[in-house]
Amino acid sequence: MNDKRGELVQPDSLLFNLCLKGKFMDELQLNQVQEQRLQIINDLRKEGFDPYGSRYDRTHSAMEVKHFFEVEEAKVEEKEHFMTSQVKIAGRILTKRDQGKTAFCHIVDQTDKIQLYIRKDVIGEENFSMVKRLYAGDIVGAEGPAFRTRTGEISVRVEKLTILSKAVNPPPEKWHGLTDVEMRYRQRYVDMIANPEVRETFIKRSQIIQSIREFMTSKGFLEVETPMMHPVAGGAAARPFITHHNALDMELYLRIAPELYLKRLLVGGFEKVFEINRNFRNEGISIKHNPEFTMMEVYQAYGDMETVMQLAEDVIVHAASKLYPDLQIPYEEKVLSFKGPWKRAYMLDLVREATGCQELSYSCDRDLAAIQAAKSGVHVENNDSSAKIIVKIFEEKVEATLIAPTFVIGYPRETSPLAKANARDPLTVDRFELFIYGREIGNAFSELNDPEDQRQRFEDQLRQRDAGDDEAHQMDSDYINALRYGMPPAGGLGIGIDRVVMLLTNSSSIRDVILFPTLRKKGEGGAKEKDET
RNA sequence: GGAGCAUUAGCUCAGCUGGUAGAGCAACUGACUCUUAAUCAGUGGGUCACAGGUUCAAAUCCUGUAUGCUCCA
Repeated sequence: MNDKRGELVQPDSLLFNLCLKGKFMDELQLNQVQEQRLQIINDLRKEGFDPYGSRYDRTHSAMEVKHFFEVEEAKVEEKEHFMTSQVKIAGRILTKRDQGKTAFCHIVDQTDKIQLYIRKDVIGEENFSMVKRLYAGDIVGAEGPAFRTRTGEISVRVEKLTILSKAVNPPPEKWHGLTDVEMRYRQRYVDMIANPEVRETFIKRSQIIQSIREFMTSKGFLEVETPMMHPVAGGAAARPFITHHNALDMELYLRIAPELYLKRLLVGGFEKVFEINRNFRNEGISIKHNPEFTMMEVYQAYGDMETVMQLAEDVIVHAASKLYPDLQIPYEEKVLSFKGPWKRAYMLDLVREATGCQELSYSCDRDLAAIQAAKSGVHVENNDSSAKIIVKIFEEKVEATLIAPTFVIGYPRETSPLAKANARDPLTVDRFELFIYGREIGNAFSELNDPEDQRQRFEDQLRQRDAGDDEAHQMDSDYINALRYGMPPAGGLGIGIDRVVMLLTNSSSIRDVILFPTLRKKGEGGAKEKDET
């Protein structure tokens, strides 16, 4: 739509008037400032200036100009009126200070901001008249030597100025920036212009993912990509999004986890694989949930839960140390220490401690568990087993208290249908979840590789599905078939990348680490009826 | 799914117990050849989220809707 904008908004064009009656006009209706700016754009065009320039080959970034100047300045004796050779830079105008026959403005590029000093006697009358009609938000290219102003600021003395893009929309207010959260998420591009720290966060996000990827690769893991569209949504307890393939006329599910495909690769002979990509879960939105989120899953053949527990700690510490070498991570009002070795705790011990009831176990009397749940104010369903009740008490009463990095182990078999049973205690599985700041960051287990056991687990899940649990796993018969060819024993691990990024960027909402978080469609409102009259 | 809070100029926000809609920044006009939140003088800019209701009178009170935020399930 952008390329049409120029046409649509001509204030007196036929198209504009037609669109006035159209239903999109609400959003494209111009305010006074926008109309004035369009007028200026038209005027400049008539005067021979191109308001939307093309390719501009810069010699330096803003940061490089400052470096360049300092290096060159150091070489000369007489620093008073020193100027470098020509530099060519480009960026968005941040602020502008007109002052009669001169003007100062700051432009910003991805690296830094830098001041331009523009004189009428240098660029000529016509160009200076154009400069007077530049404003914050416009993108320009500037050419000239770098120098120091009287106040010592490294600036560019502009000899040639090129308009690269005239803004129609004014940028947000310069002191307070953009604070309207809705607009920040919906129009992230404005948020990024107004709030530089937003760009910082996403640069860090990229660096974190980069360092995780490097770490995994350096340990001999192969990065792979498995399907996002699954005929059977498996690998996690969650409700999927459903889509439809027209040519094949079949339902497909956006994946809730890559797990079952990655383990098929172990069957096929890859021994260390990982995937970093999006999963989709059809669930509510909160400060720590976005319907699409990024997860890393890792599988290591011939390993087990212990193997990937060490890996989980190592990879997160590795990523954290790039930003916080001392591993002291400031988050909200606390400072989290990521120094290892991280704590381990049995789920049952934690729940016993929280309830004060030592008799609780996964095989204890259901009534006992239900009473403890009621005492803790935890709601349970009639058909919940004691194991499931204990998990619920854990989730509601214990999770939030696990602030320092903690591996929780000893999960009941019933809620972990893809994990291998513990050799000594067959009621539990070899699984851990990693909690930091009360949030689940990772989930891992010794992978179940017995096809018959797996088939029975799926059948158990189907029974839970029939009983109304729409998050229970579906049967994936091809996966069983794969296991029947023999899958090596393996450790598998999933890490919630968005949540790690939240911790390492001190972001309190997952929406602050996802560029375009999922939001509701904006309503049409009731303005339409008025148009008809 | 439930509850609370929010929605006023392009942006950030005032607007008390109902009585003609306000400020700062941004914009426009003018002055100014080292400013940096430039300054000085002047000007324009509003469907008070939307739809109903109460009232002589609603940004303000009531109901519903939309969107967002927070908390809970």
